[in-house]
Amino acid sequence: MSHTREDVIAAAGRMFAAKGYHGTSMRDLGRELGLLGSSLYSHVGGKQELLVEVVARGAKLFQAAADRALATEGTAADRLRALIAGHVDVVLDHRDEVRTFLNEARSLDAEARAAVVEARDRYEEAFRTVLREGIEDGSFRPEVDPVVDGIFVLSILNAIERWYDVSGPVDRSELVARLHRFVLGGLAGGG
Amino acid sequence: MSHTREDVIAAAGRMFAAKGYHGTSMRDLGRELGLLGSSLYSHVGGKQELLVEVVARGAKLFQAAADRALATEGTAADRLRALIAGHVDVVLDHRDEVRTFLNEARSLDAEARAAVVEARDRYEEAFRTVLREGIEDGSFRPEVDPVVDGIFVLSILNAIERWYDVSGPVDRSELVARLHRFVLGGLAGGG
DNA sequence: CCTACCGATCGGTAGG
DNA sequence: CCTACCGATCGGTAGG
Repeated sequence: MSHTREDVIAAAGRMFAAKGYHGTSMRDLGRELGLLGSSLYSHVGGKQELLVEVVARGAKLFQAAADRALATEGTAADRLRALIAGHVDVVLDHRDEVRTFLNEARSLDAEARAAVVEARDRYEEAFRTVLREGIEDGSFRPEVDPVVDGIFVLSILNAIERWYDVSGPVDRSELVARLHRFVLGGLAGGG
Repeated sequence: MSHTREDVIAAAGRMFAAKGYHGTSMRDLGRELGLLGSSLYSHVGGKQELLVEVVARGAKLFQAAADRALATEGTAADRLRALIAGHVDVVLDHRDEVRTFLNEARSLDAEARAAVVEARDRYEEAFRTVLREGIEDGSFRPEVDPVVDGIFVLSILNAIERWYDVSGPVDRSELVARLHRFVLGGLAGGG
């Protein structure tokens, strides 16, 4: 049974997501694949390279989802719903990369961490854009702050990986519906 | 300059919050206090004990805040506001313990981790209680789910430590006001 | 992909 | 609180 670089990166995603970067050793990673830690170095340059690769995949998935959502026709609320649904899809379909992207960026060296900060900012900007549109056309409250309220929305979305249980009582469409209703109320509601 | 057990725990809180449990060595911790790693063992039993202590303090602070908030007279919305304001106070006034409580529980051994899970559940229960009250008296939408929407509220609150800048443009009272408006809209709003 | 290993660092202890 | 250590484990390399 021969392994590829892809196998190693996938295993790294699984283990970094489950036990964290510092909590995962190259020997752990090797064991997961049925070989020795030292054997991994014929497939990858090192542990840090694995983290960079997994995190980059998470970042790319979110950015692609945001680009698609922003291209949605209709109102600001429609695009907001598309952003929410896209985020949920990324989280549920690529949980390991998402967890690593969200929780292990701290372990990246300076350069790679800067790239993550930039990726997050671009992603947040998609939400701020939609919030501004909604404030302008009157569908959201005028006191909404695109920065602060944008963070509120993303806080809810980014937390999903921490609690959502795929085999629990809330299915994907109900999750999206509840998210959308709560967020829309938060932005438009007559609190 | 002689150190106390309290000094060591405080330093551990600072370093666990900044670099994580696995990212902090006993030698790092000693250096922070101007002594050797091995010297810490005359003040504390070990590294894990330090984590347990810091996390327990975080848990206690949140629980005390919730108890106070639930004792607030008035409507469910009033108690919700008290919960939010109490949470913000805990996060801003005890950031190290909060960060460690929220982010490093994974590094606790099984027994201590179970205690954290229980503490979190009790804290979440305070929010669920207020949500149920608000649904019953009609101030919140009938479709609100105390569990799921409670998680949404706590997701926003728990994320504050990650982005809020004490010397930034949003002061404490504005933060609480924006949180309350967003959350109340999410629960009551005519989305 | 394994064998055999490297220097560095880890949490922790004995003894003062 | 330091000196002087311990065994274990870490990421990584040389050579096959």
